[in-house]
Amino acid sequence: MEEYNPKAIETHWQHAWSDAKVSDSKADKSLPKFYCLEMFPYPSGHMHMGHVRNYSIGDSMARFRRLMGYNVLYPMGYDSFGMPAENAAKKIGGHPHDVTWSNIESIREDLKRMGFSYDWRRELATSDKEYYRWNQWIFLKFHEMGLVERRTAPVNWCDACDTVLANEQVKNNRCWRCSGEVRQKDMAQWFLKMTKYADELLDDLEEIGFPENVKAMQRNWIGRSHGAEIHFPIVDSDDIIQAFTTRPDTIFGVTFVTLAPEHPLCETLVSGTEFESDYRELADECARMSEFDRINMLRDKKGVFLGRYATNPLTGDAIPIYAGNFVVASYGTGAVMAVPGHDQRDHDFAKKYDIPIAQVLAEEEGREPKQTGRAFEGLGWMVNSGRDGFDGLYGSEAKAAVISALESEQMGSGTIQYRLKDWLLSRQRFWGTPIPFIHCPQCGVVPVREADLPVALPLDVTFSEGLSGNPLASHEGFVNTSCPSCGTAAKRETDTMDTFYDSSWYFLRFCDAMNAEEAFNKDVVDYWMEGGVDLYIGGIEHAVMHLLYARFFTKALRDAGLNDVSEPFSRLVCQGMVNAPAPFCSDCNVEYHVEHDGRDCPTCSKPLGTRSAKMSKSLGNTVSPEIMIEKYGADTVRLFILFSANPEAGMDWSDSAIESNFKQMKAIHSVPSQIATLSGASSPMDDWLLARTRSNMIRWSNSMMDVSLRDGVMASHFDMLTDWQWYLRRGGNNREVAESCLSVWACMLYPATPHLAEDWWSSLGHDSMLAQHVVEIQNEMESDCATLAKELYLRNVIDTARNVKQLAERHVDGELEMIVIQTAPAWKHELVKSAVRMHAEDFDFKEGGNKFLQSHPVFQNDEMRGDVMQLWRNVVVGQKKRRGRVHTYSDGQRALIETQFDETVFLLENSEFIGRALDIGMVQIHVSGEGEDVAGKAKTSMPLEPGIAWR
RNA sequence: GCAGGGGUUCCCGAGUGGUCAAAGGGGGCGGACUCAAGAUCCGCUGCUGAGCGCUUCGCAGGUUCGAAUCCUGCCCCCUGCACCA
Repeated sequence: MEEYNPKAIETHWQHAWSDAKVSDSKADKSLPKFYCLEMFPYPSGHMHMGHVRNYSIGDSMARFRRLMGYNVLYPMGYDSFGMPAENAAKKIGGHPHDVTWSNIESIREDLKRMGFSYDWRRELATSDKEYYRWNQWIFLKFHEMGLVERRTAPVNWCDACDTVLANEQVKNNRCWRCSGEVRQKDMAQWFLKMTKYADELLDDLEEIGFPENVKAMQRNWIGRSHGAEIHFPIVDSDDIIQAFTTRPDTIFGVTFVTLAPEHPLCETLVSGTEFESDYRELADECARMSEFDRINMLRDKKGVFLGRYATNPLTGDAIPIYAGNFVVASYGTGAVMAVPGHDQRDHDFAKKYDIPIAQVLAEEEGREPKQTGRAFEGLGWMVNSGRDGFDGLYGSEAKAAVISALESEQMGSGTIQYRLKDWLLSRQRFWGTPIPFIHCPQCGVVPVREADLPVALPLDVTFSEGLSGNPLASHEGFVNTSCPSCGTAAKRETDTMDTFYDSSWYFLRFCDAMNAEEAFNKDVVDYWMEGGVDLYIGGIEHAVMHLLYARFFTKALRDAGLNDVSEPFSRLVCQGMVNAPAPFCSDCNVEYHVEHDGRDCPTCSKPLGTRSAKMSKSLGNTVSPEIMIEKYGADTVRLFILFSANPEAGMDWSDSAIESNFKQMKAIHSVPSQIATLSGASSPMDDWLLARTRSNMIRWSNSMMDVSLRDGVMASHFDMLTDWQWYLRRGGNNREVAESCLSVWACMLYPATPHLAEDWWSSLGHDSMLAQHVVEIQNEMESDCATLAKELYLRNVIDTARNVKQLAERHVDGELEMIVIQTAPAWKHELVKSAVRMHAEDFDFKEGGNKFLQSHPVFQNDEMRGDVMQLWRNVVVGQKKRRGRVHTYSDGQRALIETQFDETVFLLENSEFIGRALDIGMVQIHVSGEGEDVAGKAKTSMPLEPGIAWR
């Protein structure tokens, strides 16, 4: 047999596919389309295992859909703007452009070696002028639509990255990229008004196929809450405090108001008073708040009285005004109406500063509130409202009543608050898309003319270690220009765009990537994007940022008239982590670098165990895809990845598991050579093999349709092999049948391990390539059910016999010599057949079962009556845990019973095989009662369950 | 605290009311082949032992003729958000 040589097979077919342009596709309205997309990589050098997993999933799905006759769009590109290239350029003293391109070339090579079937004509890089010119063009469109705004605002500044960050890029007050501390800074910045789409972004989540956790994260991020804005006029002043609350039903329990220390009214109220110094202390403390302080602050809620009072708009009561360190300036209005009776945080605060606590909601209807010493935060029935028409109202009714009272008195209104902020997209960095605007001393900030696009990044910049800031700002050739409207000397904007901007529409560009005239043609996009990208695969880390931005872009571009699509991704699959073992101390609950393998815990000195942990440089537990491909070939790596876990699940790398998948591949590879030895004689096994193939294929295609790739490869790469081996073992010997089975099987092997499948296909003598083949899913034949059931019957008999064998050995003196199989007698078959038929007609066995039985001829024989009763019971009622057989027979078993399958004949035909399988010299088969009854097994025989004994 | 997802046999993992002592894989054990190793193939892998029965799917209850599966409460793990009013 020829040795499995993956490298030779793989390179050969990769060239063949490329020559035949099998992955090129174009919009064609007469064909059903499938747009398969993976989150494109940041070209950081080499492909890592996470990429391999991501793209192995995508390529299998793309190939599967092509095989099913879909017009598949499957593109690849590079998200190539961004800081790492800039930092690398600084280190080696070059230009980010050069760094980026050499990285892209390396990644492209890796992708090709894996055999991913991209339409390479569509390859794009976002740092390419031909791409980012459209970023700028779209930006001008957005500007026309009023979605762009430049304004001075407090922004998140990362010193380490030397730039501002979007809200989405700040986590726990730290930078998402470098984990450096983020501080607030007032700066003029560019914003995209994403908040205009807040409602649509939230509501449309219901419609799309995102995983629940991703939807939850987006909902959370958008953070829509319904409530009211309530005016609290300040006593002896014209100023009014606007407070946002989600609980207007607690308005009568407001006993103080708390402002964020940054709230402008604080300053007004305290300045020049005795309260000023305490306030300043608090405000200063909050201003220099570091993350460390924030954590402490969670336990330490502080506030200061500002010396003034406000009026509760519905009661007229004067209530004190405080500034509190726990009030967030940027959420709502930065002012909170405090209800210590019904908010635990306010409750704690009131106790600390000795402020009255009023209870205005009762837990139970018609009762007084309970005295629990805690705030009751649930919905309740209004009490103690001090105004007519409120007491007794509950929940949303109570809220509505308060809101309408406020509105009629013009003291507030129902409002909706969002947590979502506008997208701050300007960055003070070089390696990004220049924002196409010009600062003119005469005309102000003016957009670059469309005809003047692109505003290109200069290549004559040299980066060096010491360089800080944005070199664009000091690049005379770039900065100096003239105003597009008045022509006077003017300066270019030197901020560039957040790189998330680039990836917010790349999926649209892919549809029409070679278009030099426009960003994309609307018709082409509407074809490929109808219903959205059909399958989008990528990491969960983009659940909020990228996926939200892309959704926003799609909607905004739709409103610009550029497409008819509202949601970019119809089905999102977030592939799980790739894990590998890492040293781990269970006592300290800490993972260590692999160099600690086999040593003791550096902290507690106990021996380290291992645990599966995300592959990372910091733990050193990464596995290089290149080495694995070199060792096992791309197909084995792909099979291993798909087989070890379903796409969404976490996956553990295991050397022994990939080794065993390699064995599996070798075994599969050897199959075609086995058919050469077949003689061509037919046997009953031929029908069985074809029936199994059909049934596996149906299961396989259903799984693949559902992106359950693990189940898919289980059918194609494991069960099919098992069945093939069983066919041979059972004496299958028909070459023609085998070839027909193998042709179908090759199709099933193709999506996950395309090279091997293609090789196999050609060795079967097909002229065309599998890559251009469309397969038809064969329907099951009516007879399949019984064909499969017969073989299953044989396996059951053998399994049972084997089971009993061990026991028999203890009961029989000396060696076992023979097996005696006693099939059920005719009357049992007959009775069971009747029962099955009656069950199919919904016969009520409880009601009429006994009557039927008593009128049956076999029942008239007194000696048999006991056996008859027992069989009947087993068949229609069951005992204890086991239900009656009529309820539990499989379709196949039912078919065998109804067609009066002759077990005795079938077993006799296969007696030689039974003997071999059970390793016994003699096999005796007879109908119960027609031969010697060994071990009293004749009685126990049932249809499809013969009595089995040894002697 | 809020939200989302989980807890199945030595391990990974399938399983959404009865054909479930529970697929598949890994690991382990045994057998065949072999001078031997490897590869390959076959079998075993909860207790019991002529198919019964018994115990088992995080813990405790409940519904049901029947529960890994449905309901209630609790415990634990992961992920995300979080002084959000």
